Amino acid sequence: MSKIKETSTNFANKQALANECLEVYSTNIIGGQWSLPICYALLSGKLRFGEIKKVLPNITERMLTLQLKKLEKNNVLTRKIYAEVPPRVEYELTTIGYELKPIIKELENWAIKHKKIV
Amino acid sequence: MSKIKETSTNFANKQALANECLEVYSTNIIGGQWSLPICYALLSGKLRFGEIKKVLPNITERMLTLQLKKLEKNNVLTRKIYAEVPPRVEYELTTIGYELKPIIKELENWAIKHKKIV
DNA sequence: TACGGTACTAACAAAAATGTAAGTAATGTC
DNA sequence: GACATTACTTACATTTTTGTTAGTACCGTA
Repeated sequence: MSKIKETSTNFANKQALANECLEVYSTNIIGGQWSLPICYALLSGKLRFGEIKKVLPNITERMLTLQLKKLEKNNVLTRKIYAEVPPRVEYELTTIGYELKPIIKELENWAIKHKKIV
Repeated sequence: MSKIKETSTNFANKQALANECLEVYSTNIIGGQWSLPICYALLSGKLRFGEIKKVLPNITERMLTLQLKKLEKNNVLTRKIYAEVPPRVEYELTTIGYELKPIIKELENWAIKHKKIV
């Protein structure tokens, strides 16, 4: 989410591909390095910022923030802020967010099969 | 496939994630910008280098080469060279390559659902 | 008044992915 | 001998993604 250059070839290619290939439309949304792990963690219910961090100990706060923002912008999850001090923010998958489950399932299945042959 | 730095934090993170999250194991393999479109094209049967290029008019020869190499290295497809001039090279999905189909299917399903809500 | 806790933000740096432009080999055809 | 064809390779440039480090605001508690 460092701002992207909307005049670049890469940007144009991504757009064009997403229009023609539905798979790419999806991977453009859930394709970041940490997106799927975050969604996976949230599949079992809403979590606070710090709780997600605990589940993914290697993620930096910056990356977590960026990916959460992107996912929120794409309606994959919602952000709920409580007016407390210290702050409390809860992240929860939307309906369509929960529907990532079959994708994750198939990715897992494939990984298992693939590991067998390597 | 510009050579990656095996001492980088990013490299370590990818490894660790792939070990803990099967989804990431898979996306590390099929995650490039052009990987899924290439595999999609090959789902209907083997194709020559130039034929893939026709299906994906915006891909550069460099990217196509790189992604094909990566996919081959990961046993997703095979490369068959014919000793002819001009050269002829055919790419074909392996068994596990063909098994990407359900993943692609679910990604497509999700894209359709997602488009409805946006 | 200093400190802890939470969820961030900002400036900068490094790495990774992608794109651009040009060139190569081999051989058959004109 | 020049040219076309095919599947690449190479050197370099740009863009995108990810990582590093150091902050910030708020308020209750010691």
